[in-house]
Amino acid sequence: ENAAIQRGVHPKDWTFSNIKVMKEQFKRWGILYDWSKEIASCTPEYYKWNQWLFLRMHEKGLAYKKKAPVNWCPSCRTVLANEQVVEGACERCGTEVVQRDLEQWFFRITDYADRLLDGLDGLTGWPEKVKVMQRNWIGRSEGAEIDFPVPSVGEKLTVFTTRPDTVHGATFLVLAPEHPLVPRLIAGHPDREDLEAWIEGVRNTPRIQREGESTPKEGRDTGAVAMNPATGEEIPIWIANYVLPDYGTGAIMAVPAHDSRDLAFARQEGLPVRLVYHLDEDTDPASLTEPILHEGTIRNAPPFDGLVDGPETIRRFISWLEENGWGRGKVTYRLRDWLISRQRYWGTPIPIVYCETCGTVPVPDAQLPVELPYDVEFTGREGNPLSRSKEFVETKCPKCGGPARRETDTMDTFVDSSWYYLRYLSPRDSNRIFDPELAKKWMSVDQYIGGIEHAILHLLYARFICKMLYDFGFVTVEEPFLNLFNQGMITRFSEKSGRIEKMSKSRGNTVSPDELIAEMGADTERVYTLFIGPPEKEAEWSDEAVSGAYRFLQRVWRMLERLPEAPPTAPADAELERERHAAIQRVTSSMERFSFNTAVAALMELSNALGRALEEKTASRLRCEETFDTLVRLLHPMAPHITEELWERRGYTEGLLESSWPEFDEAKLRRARIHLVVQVDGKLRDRVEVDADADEKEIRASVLESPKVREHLAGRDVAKYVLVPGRLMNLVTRRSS
RNA sequence: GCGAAAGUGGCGGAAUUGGUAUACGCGCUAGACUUAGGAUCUAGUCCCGAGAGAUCGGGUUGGGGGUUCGAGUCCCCCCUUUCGCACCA
Repeated sequence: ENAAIQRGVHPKDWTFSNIKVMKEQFKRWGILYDWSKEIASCTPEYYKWNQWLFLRMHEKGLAYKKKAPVNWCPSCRTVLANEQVVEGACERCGTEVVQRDLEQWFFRITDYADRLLDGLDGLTGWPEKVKVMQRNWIGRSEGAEIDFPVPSVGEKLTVFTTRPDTVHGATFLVLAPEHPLVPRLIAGHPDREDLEAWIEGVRNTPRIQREGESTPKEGRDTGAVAMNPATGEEIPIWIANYVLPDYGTGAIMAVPAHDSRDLAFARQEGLPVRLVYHLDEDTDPASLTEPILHEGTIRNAPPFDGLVDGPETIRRFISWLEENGWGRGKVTYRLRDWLISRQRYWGTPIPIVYCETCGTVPVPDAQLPVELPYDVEFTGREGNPLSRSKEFVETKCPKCGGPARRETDTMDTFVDSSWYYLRYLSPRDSNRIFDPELAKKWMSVDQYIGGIEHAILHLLYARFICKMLYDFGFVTVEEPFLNLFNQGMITRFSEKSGRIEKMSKSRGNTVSPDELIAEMGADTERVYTLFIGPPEKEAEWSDEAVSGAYRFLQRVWRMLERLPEAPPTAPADAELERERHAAIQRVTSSMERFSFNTAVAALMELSNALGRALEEKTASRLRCEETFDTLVRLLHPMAPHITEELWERRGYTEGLLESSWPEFDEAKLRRARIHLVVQVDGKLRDRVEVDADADEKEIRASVLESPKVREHLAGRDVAKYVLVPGRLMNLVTRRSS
């Protein structure tokens, strides 16, 4: 939408013209898709089902609206989900994100936190890295909530801790400046205005800066006190910048003796330190410089004296807190609900109507899709263009028929992409979101390929929606993608920055596919891209190296004309035949492992072998032709254009795409006589030629005949013969007695 | 700081299971054909030493140790790089 506004084009026209251009590029590259199954998520035929899904979620309370502090990108002029904020900046445009209090629509992904976490264990076909990233993002942590009564306001302050077993050592509480109880706690503070100004200052500090590692800890005493339920003592309540408002309860109990951050803060502010776990020697809390973590024995905390640090001790504390009504066991997550509202035009309208009498009313299924109006004014000003469209906003309440206005927020585009793979099953079905019978037959997706940038965005959302569809009974599997492959990025030197960077239009370091195709052909680009390196690794584009792929294809092309030069009969036929079978084996297994760079290398070797045979006239014409045909067939997936042409010129009428993949014969890979490497004490000394089926006795005999081996055996006896069949023989020696 | 992955020629990279390290390509060097060549072909190209030479000897997969007849590959320690997370209580 922003790109379209910049160019003075309607987003719809911009999108469809891009689709047209990219389809043409795909076709020029010879990329094969079943275009009859093509879908575009921005068409009403597709987004109708986003709306339908939203309504099912709304019915079950999984889609809801709430007022909350949210991430706002000033450049995109919309709110963003937590997942779309990377290091404090907008994932799309890099602009620093600010916080705003707004009423927004959310998907209740947190209901699925445990299942999203547990499901990862079964995904053996996923890179460990992606699973770790998702685990960290979900951020499950077990502990307890503990209530600290605050007499001055007549309420309890609840904190979350993973270490309820250290509650006796809590010598003060710390609140985030955003904590709702703060205004009442500081109401009677002598320097209230000063304190409020400081709080306001912290709240207005950008998150990225406030949470930076070099940011010093800063805090203020509220003057209010709370009672530690474990000890009955009154402890001060502080406010500090290092306590996060949106994790746990936004309040912590500080246990300086057993937490490094609390200890640092206590030392800085001169707050007391109290030991729960003691080491063998008498530790003076006043001189403690490092917190005692995961060691020691409890003292002075009856009835727990003598217990040692561990999960069992923690469980006993939780039961004790629960029995006394002071707290309860609690699991906390870092994961937040998915904010799906966007204040943009170009998205799926949220199918909700606001009626003066009936309130929030979902649009009935029969009225779907709620279509985007085309005729909308794009001014580039703040506010959704949709909200300025009378035609769209003004409607009738589906319940009472009275005047009502439509919700103008549209859905995050990640909603579209979280289930699109299911739509491929029945892309034209106008009655259902997808065919559950086909889903049962085809799901899960066997192989998914995508960049690492989707590790916790698309892939988490798609897993969530799949689990939800499972609960709705629409799919029979809980995980959408069995195997995940993360391809690496292509990088290239950027004139702009003088560095090697990810290839992208905005960095101005792209290679124009059209120019390259015009100059060296689509097949050159394809072969080079495959040959550049392992596909999971990042790779630097090299204009010089492209010519290697070009030369290779040229050589193959010219070889066709050289075939008639081969003699009718020749002595080394078996050798070329062996090379042919070896190539089939290597290319096939390389392709199966996604090791395309070695598949290309194997083809180059076969081409070199055939070239040598033609040059030296060591193979018969029939053999050379057969080898050439195999080369063409193996090369076909990588270079479809040139190989189809060669295939036709070879006189075949059936297209290569229809012909079967070559098979290799294990027996043809064996040689009658083999070169055996001979080592003496692990050092390579000679190679001897022996019959492939020679027994160890014969091999020993020929090895001992080698003059080089004899030379190295001078003055030594052979203690042991190690034979690796088909590969080598190692003679282990000792000095002659 | 925590977690993960990875370190192999001038460069991109090979080496499914412990068994000839450096395949294949780029680049470079020399030569051929050429008015010319960013075209094509041929030969060479890890390092050190000896030799006119084919060759011969030694060394080498970030560093150090270990297991093994044998280690780029397995184990331990260290170094470096990249990525992810990072005041998550």
